[in-house]
Amino acid sequence: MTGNGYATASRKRILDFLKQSSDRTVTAAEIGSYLKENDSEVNITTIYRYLDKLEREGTVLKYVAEKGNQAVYQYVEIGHRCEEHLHLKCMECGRIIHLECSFMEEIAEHIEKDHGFLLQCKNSILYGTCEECRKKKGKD
Amino acid sequence: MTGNGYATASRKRILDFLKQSSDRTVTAAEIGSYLKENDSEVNITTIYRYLDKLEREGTVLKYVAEKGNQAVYQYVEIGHRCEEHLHLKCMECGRIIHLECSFMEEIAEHIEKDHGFLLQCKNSILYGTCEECRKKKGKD
DNA sequence: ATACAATTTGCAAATAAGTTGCAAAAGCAA
DNA sequence: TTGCTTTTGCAACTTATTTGCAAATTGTAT
Repeated sequence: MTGNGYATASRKRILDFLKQSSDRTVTAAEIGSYLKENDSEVNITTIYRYLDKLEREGTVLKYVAEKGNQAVYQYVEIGHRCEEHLHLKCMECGRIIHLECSFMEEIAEHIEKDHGFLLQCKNSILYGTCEECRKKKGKD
Repeated sequence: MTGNGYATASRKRILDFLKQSSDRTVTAAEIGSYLKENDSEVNITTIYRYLDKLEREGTVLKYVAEKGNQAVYQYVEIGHRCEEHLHLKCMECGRIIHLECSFMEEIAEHIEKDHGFLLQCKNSILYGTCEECRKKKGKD
């Protein structure tokens, strides 16, 4: 929104990778190894700094320490109002499902009315197993 | 359930503190400084090791990296089936609210029926602001 | 293009949470 | 008490992330 700094080749590559992985979360280290294997290497410090920037701008969501002890980041599709809905994260494959349905409102409403609690969706994740991964295994 | 090891003074103190803080989450470091200030000091390594044990036994829930980058732990009251309901955590005061109500079933059911996602409540936390903290501030 | 200012980058070093190996200390059972 | 098992504390290690700083890159006005 506000001026977002210099456009550099490194930043473009990082952002491209985030965009093409927008259905899941990635770690800073994953971004680093992807870039090393493909285009050209970008220093991990640079990746962290850019991710911080993107998070402050609202371009990515950051979830602290999950995989091992690494923070994970996810690109937010333009138009997705991720602050307004919860996210389901598959513990098997890492996929993120946006809970963008009318039921979401009911959840928030119930939590406010019955528990006096004002939900903040940002950083709230529900863990579990997605449909495809359940099928792969032996269901339930 | 299974034999749970030797009873030591350190472990008793750690567990006591966890119990008296069961309405919120605490970090290993908090336990450490509490014990140092009060009874007697317990080495931080010992605290970590005992927390791991308690988590494996299901006596405490562990949520990874929140405060700064510290994991937080919470004593599970006997009888609370914390694996079956979600938890609301107040970002202001740290209080944990157990979502033990009939609506919880509706949430899990909706998520399974409409999104094919099998919810795992363990480690899933919803963040927000609790009633009391909302009152303290200027509401909403 | 050129020059200058502001931003970004990479490197090395620092932080900080959590873990591990190991020998000493404590608990337990006979 | 004896002997065996578990627990503890310490020091060293690991690993993700951060920070300082000088060099490189980008944007902009000329």
